[in-house]
Amino acid sequence: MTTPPLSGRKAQAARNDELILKAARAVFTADPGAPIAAVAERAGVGISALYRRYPSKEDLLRKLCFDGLQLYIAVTEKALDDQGDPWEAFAGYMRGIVDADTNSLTIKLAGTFQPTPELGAAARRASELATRVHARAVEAGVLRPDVTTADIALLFEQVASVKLGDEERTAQLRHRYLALLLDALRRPATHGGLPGPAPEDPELAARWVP
Amino acid sequence: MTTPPLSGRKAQAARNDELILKAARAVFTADPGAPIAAVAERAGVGISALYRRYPSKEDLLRKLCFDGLQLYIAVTEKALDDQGDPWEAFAGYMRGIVDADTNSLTIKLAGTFQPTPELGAAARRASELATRVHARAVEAGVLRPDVTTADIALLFEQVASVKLGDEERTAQLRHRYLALLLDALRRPATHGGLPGPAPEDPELAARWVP
DNA sequence: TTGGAACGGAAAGCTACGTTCCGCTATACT
DNA sequence: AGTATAGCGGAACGTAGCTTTCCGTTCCAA
Repeated sequence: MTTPPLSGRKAQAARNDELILKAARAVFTADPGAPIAAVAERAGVGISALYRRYPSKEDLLRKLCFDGLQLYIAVTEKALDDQGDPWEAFAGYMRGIVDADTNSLTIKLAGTFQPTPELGAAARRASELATRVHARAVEAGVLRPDVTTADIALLFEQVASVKLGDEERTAQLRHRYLALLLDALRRPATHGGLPGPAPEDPELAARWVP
Repeated sequence: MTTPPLSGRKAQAARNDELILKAARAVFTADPGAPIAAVAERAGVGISALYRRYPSKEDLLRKLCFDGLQLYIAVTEKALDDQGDPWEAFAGYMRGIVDADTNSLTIKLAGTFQPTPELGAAARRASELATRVHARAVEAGVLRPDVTTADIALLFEQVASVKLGDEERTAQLRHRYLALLLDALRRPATHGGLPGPAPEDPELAARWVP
């Protein structure tokens, strides 16, 4: 199952399906305005391989956006299943969403195309689940009640705006700042430690010379 | 002084200088990739009024970036003068930087052009001053010591990434999330209240249909 | 009255992008 | 073996949008 037969036109096509989606996700997450050619190059395929699958760029974007929402929904559902310590459940949920790295793409792309009804439904479901996770944490008394579900959504976007160095470093820093936020969100107030090393000056300076 | 003579070609030109810079700052802060024509339109002048003053778009961008750094430096110097309560001085500094709204522009534009030596010097001075403000707060024991100066810089950028509704609403929300961060940064741990109303669902939903 | 600084905005010239198209390859099937 | 064809790579095409230039006009100063 993990390795489909290596030969056969069909098999290659199936692998390309995956390759293209992976590449598209990576490329558009890094730069929502990236050209189609960049996706093809990253996937190691020609442009026509893309257009065989998606009638237009907009269709590809919609697919990506939808998949992102599905992932978001899955993570949130998993969090609702967690019956352990309420604070840990909530913190784990937030870490999961940050790792899914779904917010930057979904939101940045949101205004780019006509949302299909299907997509709107997914967005509504995601929002509803997020509300449930949030409400549960507030009711358990572990989350400060003056922060709303919408606040949490914007906080995710802020964390997702961090981009520094490669993908791994970026993820590390996002978790660092998420930890900071969690300290502010937790009730009663407690300061935990921060994961990962702080950014070094050269890392910041590097952004001045591309 | 506040109102220069309303007539005279020279006077109008002087007013246009101001108008153009204001417009450019507003337009590029909202969208760093905006066209020159958008700046001219917003300023209420023709394109040639722009090109009379700046040889190219890049020159205008450099000017904007430099002015932003100057403002940043001014705010930071003022904070260093504040000899009152250490925590309030630090918190006031952070609010001042968020209000100056200098980070989004400076950083987003950073990779766009060749930085002049002059600009590099300003950046270094800004960084040095920020380090001093940070160090002072840590030494006074009001700021958690596991957060570095570079961390603070990235936190500013995260707050600056918030954009929702008009300018006023955006500023309000930024202060809301800054307050949250300050709760996490303060030592000893204390949770204050959050300013401004949380985002409403329609505000978030509006981003799905431009 | 006239020279010229300042201007508005159309047009030029260019770049970069989405999409189409065509020739090629490697399989599946007869 | 022979052939039809799904799938592919990438050049070519058409276009939208951008920066910059250019020219006719306006208005102040002398």
